[in-house]
Amino acid sequence: MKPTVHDIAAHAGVSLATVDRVLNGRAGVRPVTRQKVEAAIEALGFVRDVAAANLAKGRVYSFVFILPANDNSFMQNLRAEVRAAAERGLRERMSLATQDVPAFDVGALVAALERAERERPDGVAFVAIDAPEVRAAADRLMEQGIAVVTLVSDLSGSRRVHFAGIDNIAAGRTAGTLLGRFLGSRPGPVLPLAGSLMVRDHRERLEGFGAVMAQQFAARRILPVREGRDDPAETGRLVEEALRAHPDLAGIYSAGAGNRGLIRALEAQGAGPRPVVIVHELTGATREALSRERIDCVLNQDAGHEVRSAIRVLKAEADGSAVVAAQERIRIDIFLKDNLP
Amino acid sequence: MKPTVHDIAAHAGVSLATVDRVLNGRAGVRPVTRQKVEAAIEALGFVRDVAAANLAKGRVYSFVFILPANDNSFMQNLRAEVRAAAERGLRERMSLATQDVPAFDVGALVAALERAERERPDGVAFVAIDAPEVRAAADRLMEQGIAVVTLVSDLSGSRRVHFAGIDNIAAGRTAGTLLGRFLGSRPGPVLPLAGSLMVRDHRERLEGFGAVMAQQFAARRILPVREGRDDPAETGRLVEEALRAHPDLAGIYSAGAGNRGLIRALEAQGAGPRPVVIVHELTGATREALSRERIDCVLNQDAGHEVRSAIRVLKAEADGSAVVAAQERIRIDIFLKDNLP
DNA sequence: CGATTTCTGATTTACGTACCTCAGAAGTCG
DNA sequence: CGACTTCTGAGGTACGTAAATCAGAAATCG
Repeated sequence: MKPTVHDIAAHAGVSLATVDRVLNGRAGVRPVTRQKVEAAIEALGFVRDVAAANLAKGRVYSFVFILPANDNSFMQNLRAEVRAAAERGLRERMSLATQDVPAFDVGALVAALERAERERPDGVAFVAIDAPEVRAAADRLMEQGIAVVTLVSDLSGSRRVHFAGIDNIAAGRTAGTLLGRFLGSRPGPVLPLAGSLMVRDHRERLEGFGAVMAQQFAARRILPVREGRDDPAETGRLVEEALRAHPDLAGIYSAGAGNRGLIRALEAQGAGPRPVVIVHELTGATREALSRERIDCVLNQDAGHEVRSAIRVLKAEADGSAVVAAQERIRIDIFLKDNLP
Repeated sequence: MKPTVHDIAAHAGVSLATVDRVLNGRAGVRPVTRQKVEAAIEALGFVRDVAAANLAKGRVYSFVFILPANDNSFMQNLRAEVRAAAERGLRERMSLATQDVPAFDVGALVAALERAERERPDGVAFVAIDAPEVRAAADRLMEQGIAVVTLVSDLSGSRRVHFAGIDNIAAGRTAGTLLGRFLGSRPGPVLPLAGSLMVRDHRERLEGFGAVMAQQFAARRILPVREGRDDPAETGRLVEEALRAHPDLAGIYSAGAGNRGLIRALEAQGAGPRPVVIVHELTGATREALSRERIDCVLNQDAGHEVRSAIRVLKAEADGSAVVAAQERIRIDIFLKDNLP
């Protein structure tokens, strides 16, 4: 049978109250007595029953998620995952509130963080914009004892406890290696695409991509990066333009969103071998394109895992327990036609 | 505030005992009354507090893990993950027992399953050997109301509730596509290696691999599969032999373990370009070989995820709740030098 | 040394649910 | 209609921990 606080009290020859004080680090226990209790805990192998403790505390974890009101598939999916988690959270004395803010709007994000601060939740998770004002607002939350976790896009130099997202430099490097090796000796230039170079994740991906291309595939000509603003129409236009200007275009790496346009442009392409294409985020469109061999590889971050990881970290932070580090590393999923889920 | 059973009782105008009878499906409630209670539950959005419920029930989940006493890195890692989970489990009223059985021994595995059956745990997880006797033993457990989950290697045709492992055919196909594309137009044959073709996962991997090679890279010559019994020395010998017999060997796909031997043989290889190499399972040896560019790609299954997934599924099964299906799909991790964790 | 403050221990209540007992109400049957 | 069964309500205890209250012990101070 698992030992309880009563067993500890009996074994240490003290009262329940004293055990409680030791367990919860409250004052009013002589060092000698404290040691007796700690010895008993050690001897009996006592571990606190979190369920009972939370029940007694009447604790409800309250977390706020701040998400950009962006309508691309990935963000829609992310929001859906937060909703799903909120529903499951009810069962486990956890309440998740969501705030939507305009995308790429520093002022709005800071305002949302300040609003969250006033509600005094146990933790806040948000998709960061990498700006000093945002960093300041996040650090203010941390000072208030509110745990802060960044989601999908990180905030450099801040004191946030965790970043629930992928290593975008590694993702870009991976894309570079795969594209370079898939191309082999096939001649022709490569087109890098981004949503915007103002966003940290896109910038980092292209950075990693560029580094690998320069280092491992130096002979390959890399065209200047084009920015499609994560917009399908604009992205499609850019691809059509590139195909026209470079009939021998050998590869495309799309680090941002708006891939529906890219795929449409590829389908409209006439004869000749199509370029090798690597994109990010598994959505309805990219999944279909991959299975129909219109593109070659999709790098993906699992929004569900990111949300669940953020919650686990916030919860662990709230009750000062440890997390399984390996479980919280968000992996770069690499999907080929062959391992589509 | 979250509604409690008391609120439901008040709202439905019945007593607490009646609400309890409805919630726990006990007899002694008229259909009319039952409906009133259910309406109140619906109206107030009541969700049972699992922590309090488990506390009241004094429930302790008991699970048994049956693991092969195999000393390769992957299995060592798997055992370590189970131990770690057991330790964390203490906190959450869950007890994990472990049984070690000789590897590849059907009789021993069946005996272990029968031993587990006698202990009447809530669930059993085990690394299956795909044999009729094992299937029968597993189904017997299921009939006793003990949830059964297969781990790493599946059991065909059984009634197990879940398989916590990767899709090995897809893994093999992925390896095929990567190897074929990495090779490009480079001439030379490819050597497939396995631990043993008697094991289902290895067989399936080679099956997927062979299918893709035949379909997408028909011109490529595939040598006959060699079996290294997951033994480094034997595997090394096979590779040396192949390198001698085929100086133009272009690629190696190792679907099993014992990759230390493979790596040693590659390092001993003289001049000339080394073959493109894809192996399974990220271990100390394969990680180092990958980062030193002795091999090109590692396909991996995350043992920690598999163990945690198995536990989540067993627990959900034990209290009749649902799991997040997407969370329980074990992914095929693809590691290049660039995205090593 | 007595008064005060600081520690320490014992006891009790509460958290939300499960489950038990018992009494009495409502319904069913002959 | 009475005897019977089936429902239902009231009330209690239990689970393991948290936290409050109060009383008594020890230490500190003037």
